Amino acid sequence: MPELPEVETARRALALDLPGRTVTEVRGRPVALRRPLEPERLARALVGRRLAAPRRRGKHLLLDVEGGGSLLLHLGMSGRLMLVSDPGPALAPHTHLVLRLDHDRELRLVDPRRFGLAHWLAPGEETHDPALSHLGIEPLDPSFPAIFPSLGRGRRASVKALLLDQRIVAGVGNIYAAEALWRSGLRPGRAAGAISCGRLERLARALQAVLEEAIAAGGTTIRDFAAPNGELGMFAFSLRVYGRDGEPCPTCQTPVLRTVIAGRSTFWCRRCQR
DNA sequence: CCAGTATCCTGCAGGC
DNA sequence: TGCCTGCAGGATACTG
Repeated sequence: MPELPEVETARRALALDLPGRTVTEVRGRPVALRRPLEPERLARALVGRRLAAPRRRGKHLLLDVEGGGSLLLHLGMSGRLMLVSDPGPALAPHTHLVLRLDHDRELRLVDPRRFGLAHWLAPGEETHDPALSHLGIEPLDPSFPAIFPSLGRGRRASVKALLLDQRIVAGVGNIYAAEALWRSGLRPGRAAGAISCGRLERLARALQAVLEEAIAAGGTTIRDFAAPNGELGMFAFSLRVYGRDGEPCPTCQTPVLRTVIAGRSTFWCRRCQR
């Protein structure tokens, strides 16, 4: 579900409320997420500590604690954070972790498919954790369009696979890869290394634009994404090809294709994308 | 090293 | 109506 714009939307909502709050209680069960959730370790690390401003790295959130250490969160495919007043609504099914905060608030992690992650990073562990240490460049970094073409050099895999590879670019998923490739007129299945630098730079700029627009719209809600405050993402209305197979391409009216590239559903226009 | 595939898990839509 | 299949916004361990 959540790609960079959805995680950034979540971060911004949390940034309004979390800084300065103290964690008063941690509840959870040792459920098997991507890594086993360790409620007792999280409780030892978090209870009695004040939270600082949340950070984002790729699709990860980092809830820093005053005095050092961070709660590393990843929402996987179906994860969702809820920030509710306490007592809030009944716990949603698949609520794996609850942080009670002072000032009568609760932060809940809900993740039916359990591909997500909630892991305590002690001071110093952040730089070594494999979830973070292998991440590539942030696509919203101003230097990204200049650097991206060199990252594609020599690669025989598809340009779509290049965008989805978190070790190359951190935060792009299936939706925004499709939209950026359509906007830049690039065929998703083309070998990345065979594309000119100029066109890769254009792709990088298109990706920046689509990510920024999606953040401004509060992300994309297809099925169940919502910000921690419950707001739905409005960018679904702006998707041009993702999920639109058979519908006319907004530019040329040719029906949008759905094929499988890099193991994922891929939506594109055979006429506009070369 | 690189690229492609299988796998983890639940929920839901669509076909019969 | 109900059952079955396939597919879903991700990451990673494995294969060749």
